[in-house]
Amino acid sequence: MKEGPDIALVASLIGDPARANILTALMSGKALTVSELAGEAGITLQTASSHLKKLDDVQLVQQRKQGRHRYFALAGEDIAELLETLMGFAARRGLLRTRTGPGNEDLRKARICYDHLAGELGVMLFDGSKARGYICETGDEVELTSKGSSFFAGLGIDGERLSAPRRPVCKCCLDWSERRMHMAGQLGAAVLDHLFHCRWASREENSRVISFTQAGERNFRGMFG
Amino acid sequence: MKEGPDIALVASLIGDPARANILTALMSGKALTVSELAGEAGITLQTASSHLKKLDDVQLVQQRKQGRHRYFALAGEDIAELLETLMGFAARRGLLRTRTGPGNEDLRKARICYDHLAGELGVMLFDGSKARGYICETGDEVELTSKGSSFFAGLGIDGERLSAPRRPVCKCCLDWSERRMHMAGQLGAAVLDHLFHCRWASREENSRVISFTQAGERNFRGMFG
DNA sequence: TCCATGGTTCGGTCTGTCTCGAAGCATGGC
DNA sequence: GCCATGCTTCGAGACAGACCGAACCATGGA
Repeated sequence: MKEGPDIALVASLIGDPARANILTALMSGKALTVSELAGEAGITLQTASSHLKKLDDVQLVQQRKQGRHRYFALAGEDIAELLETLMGFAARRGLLRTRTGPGNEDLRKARICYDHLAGELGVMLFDGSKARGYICETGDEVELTSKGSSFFAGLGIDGERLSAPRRPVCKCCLDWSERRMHMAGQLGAAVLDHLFHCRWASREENSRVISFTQAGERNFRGMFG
Repeated sequence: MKEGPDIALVASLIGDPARANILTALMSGKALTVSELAGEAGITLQTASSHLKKLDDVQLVQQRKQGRHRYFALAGEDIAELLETLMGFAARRGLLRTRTGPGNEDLRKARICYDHLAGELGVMLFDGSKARGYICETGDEVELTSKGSSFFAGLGIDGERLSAPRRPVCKCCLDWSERRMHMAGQLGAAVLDHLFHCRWASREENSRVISFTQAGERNFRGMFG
């Protein structure tokens, strides 16, 4: 009857509270088992299983079987992007599920977005890298400069990992709390790994919050702020 | 229970087929009456009215009363952006509501996106303007250069309209068919108006398709292609 | 004043689907 | 071979909400 893509199908899949919780949990980037996701969403195993089947049918998630467990993760970056867009939209309208509490402040400051850093510090990483000439925007794409290449190599992030597969080195991703671009892509993921590796930051259990150590935040701000 | 914005509410509103049809119809940028929207969605007046009430409650649409009629339009650019993101996501997964037909080809070539041009020719407008130095990307923003200012003034697009209100002169908007940036914002809207005014292009009735005249397309391609 | 038109509100039906208990498979450890 | 664990499938129940008919309100024209 009508032309164009079927947005109702996708939106209705995200529109169920239980499934939205599952997807939000997967925004952490970690692959989780059915039981873990059931716990996150506050539903039983059977219900979670049926939800995941539906999400898998439309390729919102992907699964990997390992022994008795079945691990689920988001299907790709584009679904993470879509979810962030939705979160930004809802946040701008004040549609929060909890009264703005301390947890929310932490989320705004630094959180994981699929596999890279988002929030205030994620935006700072992007802006700082651009201001220092580590990356540059050419057309729609964002590319690593040779200056940036050697800088990040100095941090122990090998250029090989960044160049080989043709996932863009650095994608932009709209941030729901800052409403600004932040650094995604291979480089974004590599930088976050680096932060964990140096113990400048670590993940909060069962949350998307990334908490920096005092020294870690000072160093990070010195580097990009 | 969980932190963060409530995406399930927004997604479930978009997730109903009737409401998705209504929102898609409003992507044309035109303000439509309740009866017209009911026709678009294939539902009765009463049902459409109740849907529109729900959409209004969460500020997905805005309304304007005029005489006996009540006109509805999308609440703003951000919802149009969200819908385009959803369409891109669905299209990439092959979730089309109709078999790919001629109508779909036309949509890919040139269509209206809220109030500006999208599709192949929309991307061309953006790329061409940048290549010719009419606009430049500074940081996240895209700005009109002085060269561009005089060029568009030469087309009869007054700079005043572009500078006065602080809606960004030129925003980027991700295109679902091209998966590229195209020109939105004040400038995008002004250019589309100009195309209509010069009769280089016109709108298909009851569709988002924008059809160019032969001469219009030739001129347009010469100008930006 | 009366009528036609556009829209809202109310009440009731009905379908869809979310949910969980129970049973059934698969895997891995003992 | 047996049992525990993780997950899927099946079936039934319960709730939500989409839908429309009928009645009601508002506006504008005759």
